[in-house]
Amino acid sequence: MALRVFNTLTRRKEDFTPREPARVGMYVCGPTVYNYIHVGNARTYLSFDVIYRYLKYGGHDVVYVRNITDVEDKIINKAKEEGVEPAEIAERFTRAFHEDAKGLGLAKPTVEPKATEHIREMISIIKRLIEKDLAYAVDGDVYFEVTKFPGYGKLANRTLEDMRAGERVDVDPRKRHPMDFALWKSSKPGEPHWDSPWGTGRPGWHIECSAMSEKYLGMGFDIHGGGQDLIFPHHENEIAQSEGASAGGSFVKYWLHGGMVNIGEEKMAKSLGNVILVRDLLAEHGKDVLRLLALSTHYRSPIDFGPDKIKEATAAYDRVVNAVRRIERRLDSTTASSFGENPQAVNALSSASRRAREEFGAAMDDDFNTAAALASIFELVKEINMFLEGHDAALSMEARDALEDARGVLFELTGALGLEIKLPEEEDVEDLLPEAVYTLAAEVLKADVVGASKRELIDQVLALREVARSKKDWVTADFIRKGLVDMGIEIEDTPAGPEWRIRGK
RNA sequence: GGCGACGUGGCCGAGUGGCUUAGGCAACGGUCUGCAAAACCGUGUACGGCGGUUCAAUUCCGCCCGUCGCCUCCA
Repeated sequence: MALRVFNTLTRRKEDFTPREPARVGMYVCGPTVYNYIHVGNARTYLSFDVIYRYLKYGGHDVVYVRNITDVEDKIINKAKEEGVEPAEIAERFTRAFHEDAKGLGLAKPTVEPKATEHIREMISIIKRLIEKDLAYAVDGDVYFEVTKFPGYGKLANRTLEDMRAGERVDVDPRKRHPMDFALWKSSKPGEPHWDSPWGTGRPGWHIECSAMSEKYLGMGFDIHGGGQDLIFPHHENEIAQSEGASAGGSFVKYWLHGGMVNIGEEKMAKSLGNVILVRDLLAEHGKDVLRLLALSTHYRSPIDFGPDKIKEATAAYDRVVNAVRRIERRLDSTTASSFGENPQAVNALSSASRRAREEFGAAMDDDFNTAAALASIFELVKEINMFLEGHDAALSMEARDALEDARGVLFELTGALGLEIKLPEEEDVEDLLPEAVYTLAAEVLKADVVGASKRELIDQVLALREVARSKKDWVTADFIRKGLVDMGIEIEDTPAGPEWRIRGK
């Protein structure tokens, strides 16, 4: 089955046929760096991260451009508030964005261009627009004249008459039409500025994406993405600029837009004071839980964000992790045997792996239906658990193969979504473990624990608990377990000894 | 006023003209277990309302009600 995507421009699902099959060009509007990114931003970047990964999973070579807008009114305003240079704001929040992007596990784009490094390209487009009489200069400002561009409104699906410009904002009387938008703005003292044919100034908001996408992907590329709130005016204006300045043909083949995040049931907005920052979330929850949460709703649907959702996603993530742990445990602890096997169960597991991969692909091919794709993963998890449940005997070679194969598919599919399945044995859990481990260890071990590794302390504490359990000293055993559980570390007693893991991380 | 999305079982959330009608979370009963945890088994007469098309509609069409978003900066 071939990939189909919902194109905002046509308002339909279309077969995805890149202009050059060997090279898919994808541009996503990145952050304006004036603040830390919030969950809404994160959702959009996560959605396109998954789209990018899935295109690559499908064998496409993708040139992924995600820009940094580092010159803009909001940055200037923030700089004024703090009494610092705009460049300092831009640098600080570019760095913060990179930290958060890494925290979320976002794949690095192929190119991450900055607006300020492409002023020349922007000026060149503006010049072309003036030459073609699609733009006009007034007192050092340059405006795009929307009535001269016949297709204006085609993306947002509305006509100039539909839009009541000026109803909510005063219209600049120098504009020829209320909807005309700035390509270039003359700069006030203290603002970032560059020389241009129209005097010292700075670029308008939309022009940087036209300039940078053209530079790195050429005129006419495959996918342009962003949040739904960018459809108008930002993307509409990009179309006007890019198509207006070029010889003809369309700017972008597929326009993809991600849904908004609501907090509870209302819009997240600074004016409502309900903005949730990514870094605050990442301090509390693992990235994979947040990714799973985002993935459990289709990327175009709105998502209500809240604590219940995080709890659910945590439980769901743990379910996948547990399945992998059980496989590892079984594979490690049993020697192979060539008999005692239920061949039907082995076949069932093998076909479950195959089916999971097929259903995953079918779901993702249908406009990146991640919720359905997750279902295919959970169905495989269920099959794995059923298999393990019914097989206490030593594993035959066939059974081992089927289990290893199932594990491989699980990793393959979660990996295609950018989910990492982390077991406690892995290196970075040390950082994820709470400091409270020291307190508990000191109390239980009655020893100096300063400088010890938290992982080792947990093992020591659990060893002590095993001693208690062997003496049927349930009070001590349960005290230790409760102490760990209270700090988010789950304990599981298995025939092979106790195991622990951090919930949701 | 214009454009658009959506209303699915306790909650979240896919999906479909009838057939075997996702998945997750929660709940209840059971198995296992020192207890837990994990896991498995079992339990839910879901598709906002009213009309229409159809042999058959939750799924198509119309209207209504409700929720939300965009039309101004916003991912």
